Amino acid sequence: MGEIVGNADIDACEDLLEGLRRGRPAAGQDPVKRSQIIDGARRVFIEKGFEAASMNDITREAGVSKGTIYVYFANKEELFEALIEEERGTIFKNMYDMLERADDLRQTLIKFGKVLSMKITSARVIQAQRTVIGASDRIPDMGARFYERGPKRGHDKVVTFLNAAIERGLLEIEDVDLAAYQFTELCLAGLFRQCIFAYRTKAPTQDEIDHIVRSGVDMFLKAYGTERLAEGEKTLHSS
Amino acid sequence: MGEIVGNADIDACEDLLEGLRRGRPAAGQDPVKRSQIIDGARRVFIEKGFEAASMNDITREAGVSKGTIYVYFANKEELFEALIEEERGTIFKNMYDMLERADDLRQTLIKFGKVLSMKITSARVIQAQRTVIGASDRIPDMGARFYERGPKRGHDKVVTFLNAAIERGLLEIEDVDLAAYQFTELCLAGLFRQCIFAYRTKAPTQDEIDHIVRSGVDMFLKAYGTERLAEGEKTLHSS
Amino acid sequence: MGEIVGNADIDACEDLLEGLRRGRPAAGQDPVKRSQIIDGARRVFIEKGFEAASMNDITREAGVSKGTIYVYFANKEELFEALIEEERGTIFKNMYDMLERADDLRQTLIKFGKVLSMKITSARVIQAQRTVIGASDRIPDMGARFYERGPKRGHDKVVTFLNAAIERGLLEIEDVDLAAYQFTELCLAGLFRQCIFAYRTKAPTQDEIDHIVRSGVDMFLKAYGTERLAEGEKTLHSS
Amino acid sequence: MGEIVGNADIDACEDLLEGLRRGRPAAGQDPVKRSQIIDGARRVFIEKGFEAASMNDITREAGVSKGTIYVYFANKEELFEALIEEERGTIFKNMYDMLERADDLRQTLIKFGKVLSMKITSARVIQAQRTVIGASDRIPDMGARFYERGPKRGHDKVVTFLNAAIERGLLEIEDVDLAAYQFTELCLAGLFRQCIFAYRTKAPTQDEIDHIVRSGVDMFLKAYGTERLAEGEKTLHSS
DNA sequence: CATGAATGAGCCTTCATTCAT
DNA sequence: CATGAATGAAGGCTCATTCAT
Repeated sequence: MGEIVGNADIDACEDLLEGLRRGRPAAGQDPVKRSQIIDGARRVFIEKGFEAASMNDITREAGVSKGTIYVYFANKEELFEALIEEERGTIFKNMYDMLERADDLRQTLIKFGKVLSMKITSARVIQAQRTVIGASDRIPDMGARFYERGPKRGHDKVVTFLNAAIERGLLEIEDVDLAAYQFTELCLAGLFRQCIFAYRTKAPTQDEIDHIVRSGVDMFLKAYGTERLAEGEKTLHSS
Repeated sequence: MGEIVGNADIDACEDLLEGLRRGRPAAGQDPVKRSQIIDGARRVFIEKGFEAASMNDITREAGVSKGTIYVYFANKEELFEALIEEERGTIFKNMYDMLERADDLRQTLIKFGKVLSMKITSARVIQAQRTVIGASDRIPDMGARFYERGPKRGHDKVVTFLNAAIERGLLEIEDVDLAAYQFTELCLAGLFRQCIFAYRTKAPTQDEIDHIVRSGVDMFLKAYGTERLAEGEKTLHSS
Repeated sequence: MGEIVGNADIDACEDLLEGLRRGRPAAGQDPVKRSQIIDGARRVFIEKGFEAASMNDITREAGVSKGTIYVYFANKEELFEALIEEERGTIFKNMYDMLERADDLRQTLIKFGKVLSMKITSARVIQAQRTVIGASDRIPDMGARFYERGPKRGHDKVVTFLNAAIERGLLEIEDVDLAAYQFTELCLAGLFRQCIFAYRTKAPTQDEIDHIVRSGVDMFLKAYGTERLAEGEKTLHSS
Repeated sequence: MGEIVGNADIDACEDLLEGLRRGRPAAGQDPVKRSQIIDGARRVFIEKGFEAASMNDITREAGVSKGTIYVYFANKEELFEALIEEERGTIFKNMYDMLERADDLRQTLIKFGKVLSMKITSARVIQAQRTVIGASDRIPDMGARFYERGPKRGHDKVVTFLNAAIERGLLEIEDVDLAAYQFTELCLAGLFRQCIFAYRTKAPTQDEIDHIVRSGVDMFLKAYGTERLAEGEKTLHSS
């Protein structure tokens, strides 16, 4: 057959062809199309919930044919899970960055609390959470998986942060795990349930969040702050 | 078969049946039957969620015919709403009683906090809340209505309670509304989200709740308690 | 509740109601509707084969709604199997009656052979057999079941019949089972394969079958007939 | 990526590939590729039947692209027909060779009967026949064409053979056409229908076929053999 | 008035075929 | 000219709702 042609030549040739094929990715491999589908799916799933969303709706919204969706995702559930996974990634991405570099404790807590509160109560994130909760009857573990890889990881980072502050002598906490939950809840005081039940139809304003988070951090530090923290803060203020 | 039986006989027979059900209420008015339907619906909706529950399931579970259900409830959604309304009533019934008679502040807060936390995280109530949240894309305002008539009213009662305590000089709170939310959240620290996302598959234990509520009340009183409260508590303890 | 009413009365009353309910059979129990569905299914399945027949076609042909079909039959396969079962019953019903009362052996064989040959090569039966064969990739055992309860039973009856003739000293056969197959095949000589492959588009004529069966019976008796048979036949003719 | 590669390079590359396939035939004309497709199609069609076989399966099995298949065959049906045509050729090829050179009549019939019976009841051939029968509702005339060019031609050869034997004074047959069918059927006694309905799941054994064919040939010769045949056979045996 | 058999729109999914690359 | 990603009609089946009994 091709024995007269060196392998190197063939390889080179195939590379060439590969290059030329650019723009026709393998089935189920085109990341652009994948995104397109997930974007359509997001709009439909988030608006209608898992069950009420029909693959036809998604087809229409995504602008691809039904067959194509099924090349990229084995079925409705997998499409939904992929969407939720992506969503989870987006939501919690960078959320905990500021806990890495800790200067002033109170300011850090306030800044983090605001970001946390704002993200979690943003219209889109609330919708996503609602959808996950609603689908978890149908897809068991989906909610658990979401929580584990999202909120749980965040919680762990808060624990680590608090431990660092304890080490620095700024906090004195018996049950750090509980304290981390308390902190988070204080930052969300009332907001999460209001939003998730759609009692609030809009995300809270920046001012509301400011007010809530400040009050929450005050409370938290009054409860767990050491004298050294108080001194540090005085210094900080006087400076 | 039936042809040999005269009409008189049939009438007699029907009268008998009628008699057994003495005073048959107008269509869709019999509260017993209504309850029967809602009870069946509850079992099915709570177990399967709104979409997955079929009217046939409910029919079977309730022991009434499909036609009858449709006399009492215009459609699946209305039946679900009625169920949720009832459920809401049951859940929040008596929950705030102990806020009426306030003796020792700390003890009252702890007792109330425990009841609140236990109720809201109980398997059944979590399931109900999940179902409401899941269905709220389908039935707008359903979640809002649920929140408004349930958690919101409870919140208002807490506000009233706190105001009373302020009046008695036991607490000093700038933003009572916020404080009420903070209190509630501290009692639930972490639990609500864990349960609603099915990360926790079982309701928290009595001990867990004890621990969380105590810690939360401590924090709350450390933040908002007045000197008079402290004195009162000392007295209480010394006595 | 009804304790004041004797059980006898209630029973009587229910019987009455039952009588009145005549004409509204339970779901999936109305034999008329069942027949209606099977009749529609027959037309469609037989015309198009199992796969190509769509439930929509059957719906249309049977004049019932899709839902109704699924009340009577769990799925397409079960409907098909029910149809085939019925068809099998119809086909082989009474086919072997004349083997029961055996007078003149040759005449009996000829009469039976004709019936057999005519039935099996009739347009409708051929179609049914084709459909079964075509579906047996999808529904394993279906063909086997059909054969077992149809042709196989017939074969057994032929065996019994031949054994009786042997007992009467009319036949002498080493392998009766094989002889029974031989007899059947001789009666169908060429016809079955021609029909099943639709090489013949019409059923064979009466004359063709006459000719084939006579020739086959001659052959069969020449091979297996005893002297006593020959004598008996001479007598029969001379008389 | 590919932009940096000049057209000249690409052309060179393509020439290379072209060179490797020296003498590329016109579209849909390469017999090697055609065979490749049909081979893949055979495996799939025979295993799954016409409807259940998907063009994707065939694509995979044949190792060619879908587009290519559609260059060689207008659609699924035509591909199937081509396959069956080929299969038919293979099945009946050489089957009738031994009827050409006739020495001892009985031995020839036995040898031929065995080959016939074995071929027609072999798993593969039965599968093929089932597939044809199953598809013949879909593709009219397919079965007829198969029969005409396969079994029918075989039948004609048997007729010719029998006529030769008659000429040689070995047989005395009124209706040679019928006799040919009778002979064939006797060789298959019971087997064909058992196999085609999948009542038998395995091909008959060599011994079974031996037994059946011998018995069939006996019967056939007892019915149609002349005295000269009997003498000839005696001679044969005594020698 | 209760009943539950019947309805049929709509669901998710498959796959023969086309056509841009 | 081969390729295989994309298409979308059509498939089997479910279930909220209706209406004759």
